[in-house]
Amino acid sequence: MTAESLPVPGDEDYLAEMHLQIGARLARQEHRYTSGRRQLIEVLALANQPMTLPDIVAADPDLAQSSAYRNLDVLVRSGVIRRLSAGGDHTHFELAEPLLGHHHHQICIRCGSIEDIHLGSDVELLVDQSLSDIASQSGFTPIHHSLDLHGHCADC
Amino acid sequence: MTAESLPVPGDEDYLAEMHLQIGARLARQEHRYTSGRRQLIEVLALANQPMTLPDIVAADPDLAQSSAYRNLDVLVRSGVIRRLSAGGDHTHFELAEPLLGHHHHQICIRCGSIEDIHLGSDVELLVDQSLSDIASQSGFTPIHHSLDLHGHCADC
DNA sequence: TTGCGAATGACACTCATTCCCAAATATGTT
DNA sequence: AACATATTTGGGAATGAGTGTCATTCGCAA
Repeated sequence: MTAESLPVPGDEDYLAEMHLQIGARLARQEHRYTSGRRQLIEVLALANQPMTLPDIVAADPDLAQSSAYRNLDVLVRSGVIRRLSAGGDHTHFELAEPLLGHHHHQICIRCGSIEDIHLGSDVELLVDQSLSDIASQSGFTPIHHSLDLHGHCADC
Repeated sequence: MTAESLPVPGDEDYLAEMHLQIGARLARQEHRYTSGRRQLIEVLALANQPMTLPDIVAADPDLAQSSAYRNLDVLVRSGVIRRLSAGGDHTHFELAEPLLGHHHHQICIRCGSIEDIHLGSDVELLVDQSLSDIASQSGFTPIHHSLDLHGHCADC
């Protein structure tokens, strides 16, 4: 990998690098980075939006539903994947922030689709500070925040 | 009601006033403000945090589960109640923002409890503007946003 | 008070997700 | 290379939150 190449999702080097990171992380927790798990990661890395289980299985029909659910759970607990509850019938999954960077979501109330959005760092900083202040007042220990914009997407 | 009295949740005048508003709103949609619906509203108004269906039925055992779910749904569709997907086993419900004011949520990852939090209006304004800008770039029509702070509550 | 559409509640049902377990596969050891 | 051991797999059964059904009851308007 060239020293200065930007890691672009979908790029082969990026995927290879990511697989290494994830494999190492799983190994640390006595989990194996099996082909099924690798396939899950690739599907999520290639789509660049959160996916439901039906989405995932449709994208790679080799994946068995029960194994996919089980592995998604393993990967979530290992901090590799993030689980989103957007309110539709199905839970959405996406790569975790260490892999994808901090971002938020734009959710279409009508069709349920979710898009990633990025706030300016000034806004992000202010929000973070503000939340920390509020949390400390009630003895709450903040871990992360999520900001969802609900509305209608261009297609709906 | 005294002209300058602050509407405090739990206050009797506040409840009476709220019931009037809600009754009117339901009537406009050809729905009746029955005692079951009124009981739901009172339970939610008295607790000052979002509740799950088991919470609600525990707080008022006269409520039948199927009717409670059905009425919660009617009230959500009438804009009186808001449905929250926090990720636990059960959906949470709370009075809608026109009644409760704009606010956000502090969610304990361990016990699943949810508390309301309020951001400063400066932060709120900046976030709102920022989200509008982002939405317009993709032809998205924003309706509302929600900001969740995830972490561990003081008890956990 | 009567008539009629809306609401009720007990229970059946759906379906997303989890559980189960025998077979398959990976890893470490002689 | 074959073995021992632990993890993973996948098909189908089980779970359970939430929704649908329907005969009965209620609320409202004339």
